[in-house]
Order: sequence, then C-alpha cells, then structure tokens
Amino acid sequence: MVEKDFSEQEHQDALNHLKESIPANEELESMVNIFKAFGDMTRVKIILALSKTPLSVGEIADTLDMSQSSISHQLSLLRQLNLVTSVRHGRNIHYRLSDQHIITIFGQTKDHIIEDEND
Amino acid sequence: MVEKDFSEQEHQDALNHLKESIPANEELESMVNIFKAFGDMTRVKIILALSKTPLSVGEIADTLDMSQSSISHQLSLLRQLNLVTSVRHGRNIHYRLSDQHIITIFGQTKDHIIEDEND
DNA sequence: TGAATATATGAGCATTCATTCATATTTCAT
DNA sequence: ATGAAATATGAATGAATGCTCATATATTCA
Repeated sequence: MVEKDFSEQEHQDALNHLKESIPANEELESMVNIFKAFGDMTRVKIILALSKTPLSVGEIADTLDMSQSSISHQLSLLRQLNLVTSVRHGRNIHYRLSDQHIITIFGQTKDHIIEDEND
Repeated sequence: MVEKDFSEQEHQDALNHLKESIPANEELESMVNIFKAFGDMTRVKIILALSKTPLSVGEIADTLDMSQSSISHQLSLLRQLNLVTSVRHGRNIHYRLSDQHIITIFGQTKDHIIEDEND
C-alpha cells in the first residue's frame, strides 16, 4: 500500500491517530450485543409488540404465531441484555420494555432507510 | 392460556389490535438487516473508523489488524446496505460513510447502555 | 507489454445461532 | 395432595455467518 493519494495533511493526521481512536473490544461489546439482539426478526417483533403494551409469554407467542419455547428463549436473551424486564403475576410472567429508548433507536434506523430510498 | 390477569380494558384493546400492528416481514427486513450489520465487531470498527475520515481498504485493514480479504468482504456487505459508498482513486478505492446518521444511532445505543449501568 | 499493487470474489471450514423437542419448575384450583 | 396451566431450560440440529486461502480483476508504472 503506497497510499499518498488523499495527499491532504488533514487525512494524514486522521490516519495517525486512527488506531488509538477505535475503542477496544470490551468497550464495544455491549453495543454490539444489543445490535445483535436487534438483528433478528423474531426479537424485533417481540420488542415492537412490547412497545404497545406489556405482555405475557403466551400472548407474545400467540401474537407472533410462534412456539412458547422459542419466545421464551428469546425473552431470556433480551432479559440478559436488560432490554426487557419481567414480573410474575400468578402463573403468568409479564414482560415489558425496560426503556422506551429502544423504540427511538428503531425510529432512527427507519429514518436512515427512508433517506436511502430518496436517491 | 387463561390470561385475564391484567384485567384492564386498556390492555384488552391493545391485545386485540396487536397482531395487525406488527409490520410484516418485508417491511421490517431492511431494518433488521441494518442491525445485523451493526451486530458484528469488525463492521462496527470499520464504521467507527470511517466516521473519522474516508479510508481505502488497505488502510482499514491496517488500522484493524485484519486481512485485506476479510475487510473487503465486510465492505461489500456494508455497501449493499447503502451504509458506505466507494469511489475509485487510481489503484485505491476510497470508502466513506454514506450517512452520518449511523453515528447518531451508535450514540443512542451507547446511551441506552449508560442508563443501564445506573441501576 | 509486463510486473507490481490494490481490491474483489468464490469455495471451504469452523463457529454461532434460532428453532424444536422433551422435560423441569412454578403456581393455581379443586 | 393432585392435576392442569404457564413458563423455563437443556440438548440436538440445521442454517447462517465470518474468516481464510487461492485466485481473478483493475490500475499504475517502468
């Protein structure tokens, strides 16, 4: 790589400090894990459903036409990431979004896509 | 599932319209694909690097201590999702973030994590 | 034109991941 | 206490995914 092509001092400066400016894995991991959680259709739908109202596991399974087990596994993952919280009510367990922030992030991402389409 | 536990009219209403309120797969797919892209350490680092300055493939590979091939594959994916754009300059190809929006989304997600830690 | 450099690409491989199936656990009702 | 209902969990499996290796393509330079 020869790479003297930008030929601007500005770019050289940026390059010099670039490596140090990238956070270490440990620092990025929690963010990456949250995006990983958002990168699955089932989990996105669970989150969208919970954004309307708190729901029991069975209600989510019904709504999404998926097995109880599958939903439960996914909720367990979302719970580990603190994206949802759960409270037992008798035989049911009510899940809710831990933070409306999440929906904002979905919105921002939708916006990015919209921008794309106007090309 | 008996589920008369919430016992609020409000929740019943929400439940009734819930299924229709969840967008279909086709509508969610592009968002899910973008999150999938963000759900990988290498791609996140590429994006963070590009947020500082446009870079050639080789410069990215150097910065992240990864193979040219691996970076090229990932850039190809990011390009398909319109997350980055590329322009050839002689032998090099300069990649840049297609939209600063992306960094805003990263920031929002970081914020979500910060909130978590204050529990 | 031919060698060198930068990037892209396809196949192969190992790992990760989402779902299913079977079963365990918890709680309620009788 | 016992059976039924709601949820959780572990193992197994097939699909998706990220990296590597080898090689193809494009561009510059001598």
